[in-house]
Amino acid sequence: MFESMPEETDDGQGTQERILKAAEALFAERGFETVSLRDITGAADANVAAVNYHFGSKEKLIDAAIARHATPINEERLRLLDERESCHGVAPVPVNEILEAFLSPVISHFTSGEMSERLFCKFMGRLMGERGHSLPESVRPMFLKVADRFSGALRKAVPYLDERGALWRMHFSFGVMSNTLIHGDTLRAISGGRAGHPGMEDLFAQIIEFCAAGFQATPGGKESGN
Amino acid sequence: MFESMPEETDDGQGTQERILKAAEALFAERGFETVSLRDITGAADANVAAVNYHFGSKEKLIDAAIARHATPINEERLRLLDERESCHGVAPVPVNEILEAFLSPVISHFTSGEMSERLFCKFMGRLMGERGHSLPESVRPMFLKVADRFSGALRKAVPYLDERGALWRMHFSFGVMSNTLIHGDTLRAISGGRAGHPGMEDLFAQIIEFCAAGFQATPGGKESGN
DNA sequence: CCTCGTTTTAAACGTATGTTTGAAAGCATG
DNA sequence: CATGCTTTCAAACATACGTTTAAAACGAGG
Repeated sequence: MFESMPEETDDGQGTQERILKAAEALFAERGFETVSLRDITGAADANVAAVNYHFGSKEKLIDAAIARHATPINEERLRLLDERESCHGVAPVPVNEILEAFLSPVISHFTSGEMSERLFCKFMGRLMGERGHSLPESVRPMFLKVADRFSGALRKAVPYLDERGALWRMHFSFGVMSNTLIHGDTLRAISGGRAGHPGMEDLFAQIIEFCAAGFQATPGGKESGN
Repeated sequence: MFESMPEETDDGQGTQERILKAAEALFAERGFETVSLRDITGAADANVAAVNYHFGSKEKLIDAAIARHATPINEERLRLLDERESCHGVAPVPVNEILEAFLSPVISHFTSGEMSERLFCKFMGRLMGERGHSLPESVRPMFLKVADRFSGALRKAVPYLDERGALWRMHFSFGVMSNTLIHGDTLRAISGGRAGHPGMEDLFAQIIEFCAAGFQATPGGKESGN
């Protein structure tokens, strides 16, 4: 009567889950387009046809992998922003707290996953780098909502900025985040150790420091320093 | 006696040049890996085999397209930085001038090209986004030299930063630049006009404003604003 | 006109891609 | 055991890729 409970085969989990995890790791490492189904099923000890059986197509596999992580992270982003806003009442939420509400769910949702921290961050970085119509339909509305809510909060936090300025600076901040998530380990490597090996929490703090200062720069005016 | 002067056929230029330009435009639009030789030769009205005849392989075509633009731009970056440094004597060059020396050659070298401004910026953005070992051998030493010279200048400009902090903030700045060059038109589109349609010079000024402020943020301290 | 080096071309090479197929294997239920 | 459904699997599908080949077209010099 119970329809299909195939879980727990020889491995610790069903084929569908194994494929999803292998795909996520490979997507994180090499990007969504460059990974082939045979790479994925090879790493997942599954048959090539299993992808189309369980997911329908490669595109839907990508969608599933994205939605699985993007949805809870975006939900927590909205939750954290709500929390900060209700905490400050009518006063605007400080920029660094807004940025932290956006970035920190990437860390807090890593521990509950199975990917390595490095891969999970790369995965989220690639996601953050994709914009507009390249995102799957299933997560686009939520991304737009997140963008709207955060841009509103940032406008309140920096009222001397016009809407265009705020949108662009938000875009700049997303660039810092996605680029560092994806290529952060490359800098560690090519700097020959001179960049140190900061953990993700350290790195996130530095990103927030940098973006918060950039966001609050006086428009049109020269900087204060020298 | 003169060996080979095939230029000026039915079109305005030789096959080799036509292929190079078509490739550059397609690389800018869709990235280096996603474009096929048949896409390129189709757009260039040339035969598929022409690429391997004139360039040897697809990889060498990519190298040629990159080197053709990266080399003069990196040379002008170094020239501009030299100029600013000799202008300020022993005093450090201000951060915004350093960033401008890095970014402005992308604009000044566009006018002499044949691509549209939008495509040229995307092309350079993709180049700036590639790091480490994914750059062709022919331009890697020059990129490393540019990175070294600019990181040195930035360290002098912000002496209260340690080397790691400076490297990471430089990395952040590159992220802003490459990401905006590649995805700037996407923001214009998905914002429904609310982001305005700033020209590249406007945009570059905003990028420099943002990054200069981020670079000079007080490490570890809270921001002054609000 | 013929020759020789350069360039272009159509066709084929081998390999890889995403997807489909049809049969075999599993597995709970009757 | 037999049934019916889900899941796996090897094999083939059609298409696309980068590259190679060998012949044709071209163009200047003798």
